[in-house]
Amino acid sequence: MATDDLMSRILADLGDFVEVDGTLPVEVIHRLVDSGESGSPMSIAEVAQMLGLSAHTLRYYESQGLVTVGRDSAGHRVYDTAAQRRLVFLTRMRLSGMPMRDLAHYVELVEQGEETVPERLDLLLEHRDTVRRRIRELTLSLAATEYKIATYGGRTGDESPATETP
Amino acid sequence: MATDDLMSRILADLGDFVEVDGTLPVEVIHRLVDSGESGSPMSIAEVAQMLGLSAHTLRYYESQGLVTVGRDSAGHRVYDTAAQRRLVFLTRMRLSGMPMRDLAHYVELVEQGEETVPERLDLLLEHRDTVRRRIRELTLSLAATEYKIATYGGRTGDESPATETP
DNA sequence: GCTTGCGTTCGAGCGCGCTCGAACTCGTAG
DNA sequence: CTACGAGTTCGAGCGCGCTCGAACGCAAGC
Repeated sequence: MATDDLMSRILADLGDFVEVDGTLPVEVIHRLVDSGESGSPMSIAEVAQMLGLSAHTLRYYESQGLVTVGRDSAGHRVYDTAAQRRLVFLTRMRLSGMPMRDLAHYVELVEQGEETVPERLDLLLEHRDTVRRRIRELTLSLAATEYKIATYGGRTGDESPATETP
Repeated sequence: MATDDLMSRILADLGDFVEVDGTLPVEVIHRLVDSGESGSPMSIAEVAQMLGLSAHTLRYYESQGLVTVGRDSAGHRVYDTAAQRRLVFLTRMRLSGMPMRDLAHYVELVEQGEETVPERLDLLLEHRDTVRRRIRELTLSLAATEYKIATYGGRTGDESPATETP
């Protein structure tokens, strides 16, 4: 997935500020949420480069209604600041595992205006819980993997449990 | 995915022992690693029930060479303890995101005998790192999501950044 | 004897998120 | 004028991990 690259880059950018399992300084959170770059209109290639995804994918996102993009006189896409910011947001949500269809729904709500704010908040809260759950799952799986590494073996469960007790 | 159910059940089973972000007591790790149940041969329905996946999926795993299963006189699958243990292992690895093709490789190594132990260990170590990375990613995304919830708005980046500073 | 229920094999289909290729159009540089 | 590179649209294809359905088999209970 191209999005893996993005997170790698974000992690690389932010890595210096983030303790391995520590809490996040406010500055880091700002850099996670705010786009950081942007400023002037960009071509599809520039946006692709910035986000670490392919032009193909950007066109796909547009076709799915996730973002609206203008054209210049030659019919080429022009990503203005709003489009850029939205794509940064979308990309981050994708990274944390939010399905495209939920994002499409969210975007739809945004386009419907301010009265959908509560429903949008609900979506975010639900997503937050999903991410938290997933982190818990992975933490448990990690513990199991580390335990298996420690007591090795490499048994898939075929052999006898062997003499363990770490 | 059916595997989501499994983790739900594991979490439900273990939830009482696990602090939300705390460390894991040894007992919990044992329960994560050891199958807990098993004992006597099982039918496909029983195994499916135990693991929280469908009989279809179990047949699929077998067809992919992830596990070897015997038959009774009627041609029905009989999952012995070894098969059960292996499936528990496989299911857990799948849960933490290890691709089937890596598991297939791992299983192949197991079948090749003890001299592949170092390579198996490498696979596990690599997987551990992948899981750790993923947890880091999700933690950052979670922070971003929580920040967005806190400063709400629900902007996708379209509107002006608004007066924030939490 | 026939139905019911759980099992079998095989191959096709699906949902997701891209990914790619073909055929075409611009605008600029040589 | 022509060649090139970056862009366009459209539709097909892919990799993953299932998921489903059709057609069949066997064994127990009424």
